[in-house]
Amino acid sequence: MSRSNPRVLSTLERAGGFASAQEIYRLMQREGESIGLTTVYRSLQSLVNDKIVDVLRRDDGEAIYRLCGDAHHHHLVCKSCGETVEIEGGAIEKWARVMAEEHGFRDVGHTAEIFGICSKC
Amino acid sequence: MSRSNPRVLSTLERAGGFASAQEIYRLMQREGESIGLTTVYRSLQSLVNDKIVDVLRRDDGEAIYRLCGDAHHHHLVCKSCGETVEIEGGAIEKWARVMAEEHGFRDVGHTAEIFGICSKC
DNA sequence: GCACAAATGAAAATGATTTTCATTCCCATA
DNA sequence: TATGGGAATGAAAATCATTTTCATTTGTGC
Repeated sequence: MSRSNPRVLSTLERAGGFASAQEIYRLMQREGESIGLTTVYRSLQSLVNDKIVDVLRRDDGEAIYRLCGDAHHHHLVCKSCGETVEIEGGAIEKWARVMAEEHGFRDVGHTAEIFGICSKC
Repeated sequence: MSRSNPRVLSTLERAGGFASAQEIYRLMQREGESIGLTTVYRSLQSLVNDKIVDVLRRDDGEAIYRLCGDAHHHHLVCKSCGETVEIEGGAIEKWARVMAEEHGFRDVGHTAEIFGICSKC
């Protein structure tokens, strides 16, 4: 297992905290940083494991990485412009817990996202 | 532009109204239907254009197609053995609707899955 | 039968992501 | 200061879903 290359995180921050692996790679190249695409992917994966960044998916399936606050939250994403709002998921937490218990599951986690068209689009 | 091959739609229905292009293709092959992967993709695209099916994304980015108006449900998945239980998500539906409204989003959909360890594992 | 448009599918192209593997770097210890 | 091993790196190849290309087949109206 490898640790994250700090330049990757700093580039993601500079990119507005929202970019794909390929974009981060291209950005670093353009800025004259010497790094391999492999290292970018590895660093991002490691940041995801450490819960320092979030992964979402563009409509075309490309993964986008984003810095996130440490509190557990969910996302409301605009399918058109990509605007993202972090939202509370209290109801979800309870739902997940109840459903898991009802079916005898333990060590449960969950994912939940809402997507639609924001008011500006 | 091409029209949808009816066997693709019927296979998607038989698959529980929820499958990826590759899965539909493999399913048709296994059932002895003669069809090309290209036609499967083209048919699904056409069904999406006609709003007969929905596209979502798996966590790994693979596109999954779902019959619109199909009874909507969620999954409880065992991380260890893969067993999957279909569950009701009434609470989620309401949560999604409320959150979307609160932030001025429209045409909203959502994804939600719970994963954990089942009682057998 | 004939021409022409639509449908089909094999194979190649594309693009993101992952894997492989040899090399380089770091660092603790002899 | 050597040296040995583990971690980090990146080029190149492999993988996998999806799209494109293009030649062939099929269907339909005339």
